[in-house]
Amino acid sequence: MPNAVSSPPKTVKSHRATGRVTLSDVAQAAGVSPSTVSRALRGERAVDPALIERVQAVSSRLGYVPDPAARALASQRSNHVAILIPLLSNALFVDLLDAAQKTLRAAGFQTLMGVTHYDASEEEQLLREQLLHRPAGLLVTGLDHNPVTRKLMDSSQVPCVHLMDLPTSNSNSNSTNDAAPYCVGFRQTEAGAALTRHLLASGRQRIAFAAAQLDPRVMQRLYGWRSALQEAGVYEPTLEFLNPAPSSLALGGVMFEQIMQQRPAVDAIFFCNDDLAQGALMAALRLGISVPSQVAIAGFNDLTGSDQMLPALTTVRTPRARIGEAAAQMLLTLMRGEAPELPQLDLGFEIIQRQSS
Amino acid sequence: MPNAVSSPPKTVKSHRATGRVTLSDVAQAAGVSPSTVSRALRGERAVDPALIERVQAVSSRLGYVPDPAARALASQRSNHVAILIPLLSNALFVDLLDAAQKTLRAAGFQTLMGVTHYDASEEEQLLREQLLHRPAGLLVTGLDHNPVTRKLMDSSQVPCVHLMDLPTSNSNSNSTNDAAPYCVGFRQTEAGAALTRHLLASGRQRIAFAAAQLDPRVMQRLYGWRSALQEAGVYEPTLEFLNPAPSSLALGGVMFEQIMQQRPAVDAIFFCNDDLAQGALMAALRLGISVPSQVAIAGFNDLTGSDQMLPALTTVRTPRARIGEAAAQMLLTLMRGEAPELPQLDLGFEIIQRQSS
DNA sequence: AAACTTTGGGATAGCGCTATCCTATCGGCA
DNA sequence: TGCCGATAGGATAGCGCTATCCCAAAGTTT
Repeated sequence: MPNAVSSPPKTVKSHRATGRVTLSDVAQAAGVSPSTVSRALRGERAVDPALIERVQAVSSRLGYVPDPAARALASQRSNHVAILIPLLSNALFVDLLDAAQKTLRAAGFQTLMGVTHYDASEEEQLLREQLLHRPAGLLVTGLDHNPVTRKLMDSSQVPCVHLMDLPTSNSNSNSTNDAAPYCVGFRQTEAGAALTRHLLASGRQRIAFAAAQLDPRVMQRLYGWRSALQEAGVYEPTLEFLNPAPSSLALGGVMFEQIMQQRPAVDAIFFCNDDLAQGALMAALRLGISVPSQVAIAGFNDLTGSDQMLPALTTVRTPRARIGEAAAQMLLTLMRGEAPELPQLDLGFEIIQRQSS
Repeated sequence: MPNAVSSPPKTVKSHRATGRVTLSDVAQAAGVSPSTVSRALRGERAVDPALIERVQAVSSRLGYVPDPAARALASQRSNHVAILIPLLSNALFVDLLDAAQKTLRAAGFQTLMGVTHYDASEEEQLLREQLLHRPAGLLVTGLDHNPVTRKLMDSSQVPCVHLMDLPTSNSNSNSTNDAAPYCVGFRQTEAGAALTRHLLASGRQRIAFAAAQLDPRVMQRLYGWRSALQEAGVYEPTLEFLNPAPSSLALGGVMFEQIMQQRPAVDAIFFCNDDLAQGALMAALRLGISVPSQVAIAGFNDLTGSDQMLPALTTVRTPRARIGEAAAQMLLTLMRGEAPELPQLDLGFEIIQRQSS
């Protein structure tokens, strides 16, 4: 029977060895081909509405659930979205992650989180690993990445949205920037300037800027502070206190004490982050330095607890949850192959004046 | 040499259409079969050491990286580990996640996070979704799950480690508990009792217990508080203040104010969580209630900032990062098919006495 | 009416691996 | 010598799906 080989028996098994209900099971039960089931279930191409309904009915009757691995292998695309954030120890990024994750999950995507620790090469490494999984989309923090990372993102063809930051509008639009990146955030520089102007408006003149964890966004706030002071003609370079160490309440206390010792005439301090500012407020209480009468204190981000401080902390409320959600939405749009309304989404910020200024 | 028909031409392509370097490419370049490459690279079965070395050399020369999707499909097992935590808004769980994630990544596993919001049915739903991905392992918070969830975990055959909690040793070991679950944590009840005893030892008699977000672990701390007070003969049921709302600094302030109003004779308050306690300390400052002379305040977990409060907060330091790491390690052991040294790992806790008591 | 496009469905070849079965070789032992 | 188990490698059938090609039928155009 040599020629019998050409017609394989194709035994009809109701279930595979693995016990999983497969697409073919559904196809067979519905009396259509696997292709049709696949198309009906994914809404691909044109399928007769009645057929779609039948397939869906059979599918849910059998309890069919598509296998993500098989799908990823066949389509070269997973249902994962990778999100790269610098730290998990900063509530800012956790809020971002939480919001993005929630939005993506609702749309059927799995979120794979990567923590870069503000390390460009770690970011590159994480990106490499993630790209192996052929993610359907990419969410990355900030616009500053090393060239290799940028090249990886570009050449991977994976839709990508940047978080928290917007390209500087006054950028020297040189030809190196191939395309404007998709991003959702707000203008850090403007926020820094706005808070500084607020302090100026309340009569402060000698306003220090205290920062830790000098990431690009912190530096932009610094530039905003500078320009606002320059506008007002009271810029004083020696009032910049920059510390590369990670941000923390304790460090805020230490920096506050140092500043007050070195520059007792300072009448306001703009901390680049609420945790530093909260630490400063506690230190002020300990040291008996009265806030705001002797020195005003302001923070950034409006983290939890800032409204509970004594005095309550003046700060900039940043829409991080909304950023996470909007970025996820934009990514979903891109992953559908559509173009978002705006490639750059500015969600703004809000000055929250409380008792510390 | 059978009929020529039965031997398909098998065109030799150096690279597939996708451009990816595959295992077969490596096999061909190394002059061995795909099976051998697969085995050599995974350390499966016995392979000649010289061959392993050659395969590895070729593999890295070609820049081969295994495709996780193909691997998952063929082996019915992904390199994902799912971790279920209640919230991302509690630093406790974020620390857990961070540590676990770091450990798992170092071992080549991807962490898939799921946020249950303390909702049993959401947990069940998340678990369902995660199991579709055939995770290699499972990390879940707590030991309390609804029956369906527990059944899903059992029947999935996926190795699972529970976080933060240990089975009560005094449990009525009835036959319903098929097997002792793997878990890494500490004795919440004992920690609650220990902190209470610490307050008693410092001369307090009327010690209130204030809690929010009444999850099982919070309730265990309550039981610990109760038993310590009963031991001392000063248990007073009306000093339990339980609020199901989510925990926050603001709520801590509100609860503190209420307690001091309703029960002015209270001389210590044990808050189930540091954020509540921190809020209470701030409220005390606002209200001019002196801590600890009028009332001692203690928290739980030793979250960031607790040492910066005024007065610094007495609390229980819980080894959450170590729990995350140890749990991940235990899971890695289980995933290798080995048995962990101990199925239950008690990492203990530490009373941190500061100025608030 | 003939030559087309469109529409809705089926057949099937992979996607890149692992698991299973098979084969060849080599000692050890009766 | 011959048998047997152990060892180390090869061959190959899937895993469950999607993408691609193909085809019949119906609608459009000249």
